[in-house]
Amino acid sequence: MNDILGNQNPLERHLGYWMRLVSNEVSNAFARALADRQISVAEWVALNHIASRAHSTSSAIATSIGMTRGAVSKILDKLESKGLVSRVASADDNRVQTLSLTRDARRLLPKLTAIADANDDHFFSVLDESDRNALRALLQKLADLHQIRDIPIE
Amino acid sequence: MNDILGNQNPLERHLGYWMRLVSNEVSNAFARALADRQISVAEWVALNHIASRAHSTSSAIATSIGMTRGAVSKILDKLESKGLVSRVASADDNRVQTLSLTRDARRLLPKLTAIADANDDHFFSVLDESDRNALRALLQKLADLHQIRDIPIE
DNA sequence: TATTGTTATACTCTATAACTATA
DNA sequence: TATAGTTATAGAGTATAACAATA
Repeated sequence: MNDILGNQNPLERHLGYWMRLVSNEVSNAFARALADRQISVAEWVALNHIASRAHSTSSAIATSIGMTRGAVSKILDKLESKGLVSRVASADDNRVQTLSLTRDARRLLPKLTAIADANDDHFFSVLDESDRNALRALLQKLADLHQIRDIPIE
Repeated sequence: MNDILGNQNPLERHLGYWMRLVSNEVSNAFARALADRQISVAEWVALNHIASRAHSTSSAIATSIGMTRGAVSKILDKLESKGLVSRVASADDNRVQTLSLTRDARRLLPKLTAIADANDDHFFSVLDESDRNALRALLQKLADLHQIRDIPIE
């Protein structure tokens, strides 16, 4: 249906338009699902960052997701106030705070991962496996060729 | 490089992650290019809406891009203050305002279109034509199957 | 001097909902 | 009553830049 007019609409000529259209749908659905648990996408990304490495720090997260240290500080404030993250001054360097997940967060994270899996599955299972593989290959190729690094938040 | 670890990162397992990563890169680059002309993406979409139909109205734009009438009203305020859009009360129904582009806007729009074309080209020309066609087909298939309608702004 | 992290401030974007005026 | 559009208000999210503590 979308191309029944031959993409006459000037916007629809662009691949970037279709990328955005589809990407927004998946991401917004995920953001809504997370919001039911009072978690923002930025918080979800931060939790994953902390979970997946031994000594996560505020600066490392900022670099990784391409946000300022100030913004990350606020995200960590929220996670701490929800009892999900604790900040402990590093023994090596007193300026540095080592971040870790609380017991509650370790219990919560698998549920959030299940939500993410379900969201992705719901959206992409309408394609067969070869289409999904083709899409993944094309997206990774673009990411590689343009050397995209920041983990997407928005 | 991105999959050298076999996508061990829990986020990277999701196709939605790669969609977002790539989509943000294209969209942010476009937003920055528009910003050089003091135009937001929402304004660009509104300008195109008005340009591509005879009697565009505020409500129609709101429906089309999935924003509230209040938000669209502000976007039109900005476009009007920039001398790009004029609002004229409809003869048929005095509640309705017919929107039209000013002479300045008609001069500007082709330049903005060129910026959009260049941005899309820069990003996707790293793929060969068959890859681009495949990507377009996959994205349109997803948009069709999920009946996505709103023109993406964010 | 440089770096880690926090904070004060401001800005952009958008929603909600009350409002005016027409119909 | 319903609709088109505006406006007042509020909230989320993020950047900038100054700051304190530490290296």
